Amino acid sequence: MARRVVDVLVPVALDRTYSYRAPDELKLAPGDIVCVPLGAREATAVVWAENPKPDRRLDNRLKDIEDKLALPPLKPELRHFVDWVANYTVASRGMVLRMCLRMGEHLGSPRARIGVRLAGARPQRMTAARERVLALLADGMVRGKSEAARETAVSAGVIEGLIDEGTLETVVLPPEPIAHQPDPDLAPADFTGDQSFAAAALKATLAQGGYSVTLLDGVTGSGKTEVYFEAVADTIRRGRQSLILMPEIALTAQFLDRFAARFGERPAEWHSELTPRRRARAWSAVAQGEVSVVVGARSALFLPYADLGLIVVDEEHDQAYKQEDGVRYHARDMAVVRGHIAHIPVVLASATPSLETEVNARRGRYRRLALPERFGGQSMPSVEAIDLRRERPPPGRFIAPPLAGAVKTALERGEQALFFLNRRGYAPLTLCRACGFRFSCPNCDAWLVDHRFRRELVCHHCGFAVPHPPACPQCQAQNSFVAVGPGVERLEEEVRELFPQARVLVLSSDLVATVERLREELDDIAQGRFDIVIGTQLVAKGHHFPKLNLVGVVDADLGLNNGDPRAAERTFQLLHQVVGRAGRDAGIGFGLLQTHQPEHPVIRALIAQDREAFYDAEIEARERAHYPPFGRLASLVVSGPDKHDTQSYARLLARAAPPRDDVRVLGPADAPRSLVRGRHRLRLLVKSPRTFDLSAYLRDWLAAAPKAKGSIKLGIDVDPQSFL
DNA sequence: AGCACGCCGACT
DNA sequence: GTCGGCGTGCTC
Repeated sequence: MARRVVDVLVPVALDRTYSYRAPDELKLAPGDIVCVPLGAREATAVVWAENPKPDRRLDNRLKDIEDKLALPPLKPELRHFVDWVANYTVASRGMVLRMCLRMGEHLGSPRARIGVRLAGARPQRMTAARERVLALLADGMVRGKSEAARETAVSAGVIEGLIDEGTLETVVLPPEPIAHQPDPDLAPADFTGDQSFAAAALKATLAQGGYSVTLLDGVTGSGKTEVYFEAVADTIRRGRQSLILMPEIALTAQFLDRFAARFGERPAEWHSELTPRRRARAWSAVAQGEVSVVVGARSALFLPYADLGLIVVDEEHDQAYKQEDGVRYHARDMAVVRGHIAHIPVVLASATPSLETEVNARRGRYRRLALPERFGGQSMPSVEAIDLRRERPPPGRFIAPPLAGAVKTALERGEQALFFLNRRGYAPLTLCRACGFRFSCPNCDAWLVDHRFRRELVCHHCGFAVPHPPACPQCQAQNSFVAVGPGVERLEEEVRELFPQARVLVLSSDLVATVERLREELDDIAQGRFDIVIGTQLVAKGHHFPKLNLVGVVDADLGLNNGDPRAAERTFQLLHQVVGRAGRDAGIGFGLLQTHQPEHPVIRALIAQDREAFYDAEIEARERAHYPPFGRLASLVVSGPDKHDTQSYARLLARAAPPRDDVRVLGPADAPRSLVRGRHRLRLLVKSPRTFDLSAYLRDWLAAAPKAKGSIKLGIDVDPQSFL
């Protein structure tokens, strides 16, 4: 009789499953996690389907499944999710499965934990340290070795000494659970009107069950976290698991403390910095249902939850949700997909929702729960623009007199000031000094970037290029063009000249050595050890600086003109956040935006504190340009060490695109970072209607197109978020 | 993604 | 004469 054959998905860059013989004694079923031989090595893989009529030609190549791991099988929900994500992102299913199996190689070998308890007579020689240990253990209970040492403030040596004397004996303890059961009723928050309404609405959604998406739309400090904690509490009461996704877990120690204050225990954490052992334990605790709340970075979305009942995406607009290498997925969007497949509610929380989410809320696809008020009655900072066309900084300088004056006043009052400039490199931009005109692309909704070497103005979006014209096309002024673009380090020189007495700190991600060091520096600022901070977007994220009342945005236009269709949205979110750093504690917060276009919808909305006006304008602009969410985009980046070969392949690829009336293929053009680690990069951009199956189109295209040869690589990004 | 098999430079 | 550089191609 022929052996039974099953199809197995292996966690390598393969889209198809491989067939293996299934020994009867393993009693295999789809979802089972198995160990299979793969080439010269062994792989942990997953049975994907029964294969009743295996390909005859494979008969003599079929290998046996070696073993079944003692772990719960991947549920149909998760397998369906893997297939869906792979199909959507045009990645191989094997690589998506790999994200689910990121458990390290330490499964099933928990390190023994040693405990101690009182066993024999008091030691001959008594010391104060020994006395404390004996007092702690006088009740005869077992305590972990290191806990006993920590609680009595003695060194491990003291405990060892007492064991040697026979006073204490050692016991093998079961491993510490990855997280203790949180108590949903420990410390419910005291809610005001809007909050209690929102919390009740969320609970009702949970009680109703099934898939839904709710936008928790609240200004910073409005208590969004406490509100969704109530949904988490309800999910715990139902005995189901909750996932809270966060953009950057490494910086959220204070979030874990807040969770512990509400639920009595810290949640399980999942992020890239877990040690292999902790990772393996967390993975299997999640799979066994031993953990009821996971707080994690985007990869936590691919964990094998035993019974997932709720997904919360905090700061849903944050760019960090987009994975930019390997399988390129957006964790917020995929969270909604997983919620849909698992029939569970999804909560998106933000003070400045992404445009996609805002449109979905406006159209009623997502339910909106609004929290419009700050909790402690503190008001949002007032914001004014400095029109750089009138108030010019000195030649070659970037700080206009009104901003310098405001900083001077703040310093005299003993307050801190922040210069915000979101630029590390030199990214030139060409404008007419006389009229403010800026060059824009005729094919794209994007500015042209000055390329001095090529002596051209180039669109980073579609490849369009023109030589420098002799005069301004708008006002005909001659020699009026100026390339602008300070970096934070250049700004520092200017600040030190203007304020020689001030203690200045520059914060920029390329200057930060470690997360630890960054925390120290942020703490130094909070403690008032600096007068002036110059920072990139690093300083925008939820840090609390009590003495900071003035925020000066050096170039509020910067993010608006980088050729990215999401530029306006990003800038609005970023500037809203960074200005929100001012006046959090006491005093009156004040934001000054240096701009060449004070009439721009983003700037106007920030000044008027009119978020709706911004969304109205941006939604209209996106709709007109058929940009997301009113059209779809995909980016194909071709990279290689040789510029010529890379270009040839990119052109070949572009020519192979299946022609369609409703799909436009732009490029190849130099990618915005056209040389990265010795590799030249060219980009193709695909635009399609909103309802078009872009993933299928890309698959067909790539199947028929010549394959990338040698060291030339092709990266595919469906729904690209960043063009940089 | 691994890992082996492949063909050209400095060594026991 | 061998060891080893990492380019290309396969893994049921």
